[in-house]
Amino acid sequence: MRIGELARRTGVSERSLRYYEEQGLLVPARTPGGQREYPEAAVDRVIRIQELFAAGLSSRKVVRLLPCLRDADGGPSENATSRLVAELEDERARIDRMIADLRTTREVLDDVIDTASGRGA
Amino acid sequence: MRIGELARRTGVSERSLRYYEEQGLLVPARTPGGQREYPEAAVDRVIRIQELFAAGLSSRKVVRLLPCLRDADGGPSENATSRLVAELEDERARIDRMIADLRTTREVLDDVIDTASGRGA
DNA sequence: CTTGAACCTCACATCGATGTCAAGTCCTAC
DNA sequence: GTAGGACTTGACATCGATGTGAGGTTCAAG
Repeated sequence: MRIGELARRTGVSERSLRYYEEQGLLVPARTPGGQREYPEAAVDRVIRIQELFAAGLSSRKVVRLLPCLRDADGGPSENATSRLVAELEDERARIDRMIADLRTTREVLDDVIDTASGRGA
Repeated sequence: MRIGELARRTGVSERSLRYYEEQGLLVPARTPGGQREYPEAAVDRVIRIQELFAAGLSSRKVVRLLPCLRDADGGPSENATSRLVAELEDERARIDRMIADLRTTREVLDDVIDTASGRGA
């Protein structure tokens, strides 16, 4: 599929998809005319990339991480280097802290919302 | 306390504390000489602000939210306007999505780490 | 006093993903 | 072939919290 359809199906802008290519995250084939041609599996990959971004990973980390994932299309997965594993363990710890933090904030918001919605403090 | 101590005790840079003041998030008193003088409660407030930032709230939202919180020092809490409540409900939904997303990413990282750490796929 | 650390203001830089605009090319349907 | 939508590259802008550096002031201790 071409970039417009991929953008529509993933909800990610064309701009961002071109950025992914620039960063080596998702490099599509090209038609003879030079237009990007994405395989079906690109949809899942884009969504995964967005998740990783949302989790605070940088594109540089993601580009090293991606080859280690077994995709839905059963691509062969490399083993992460010990260096990468160490970094991912850091990221995991960071994510755990972030989740705890988000839970706290969620409760704070709940309180404020409840208080304001009649059933006061 | 002065800004240096507050920075040390919260792990937040002096630069950021000055920014908080600029944004109206935490406005300290001033000594006759013009230096910032923070009350003890500022420590908790700074930590709360950081949590809210980490949860993706903008300083503009936080500045409207803060007066609605009952602080540890028992400050009187205003009721959120219905407009703010609606926005906070959006934020809460966003946070829920983010938590779900982080859980997914956490699992992905776990897989990669496990796979690379001997006990292969 | 004086010294040096801590503080002040102001301004500009940074980062990373994304928005946006311009000028040109490709592709599909007629 | 031709019109117009979809695509291309390239460059510059944005956002928000934070870093950084200059040049000057305040404070605490000797």
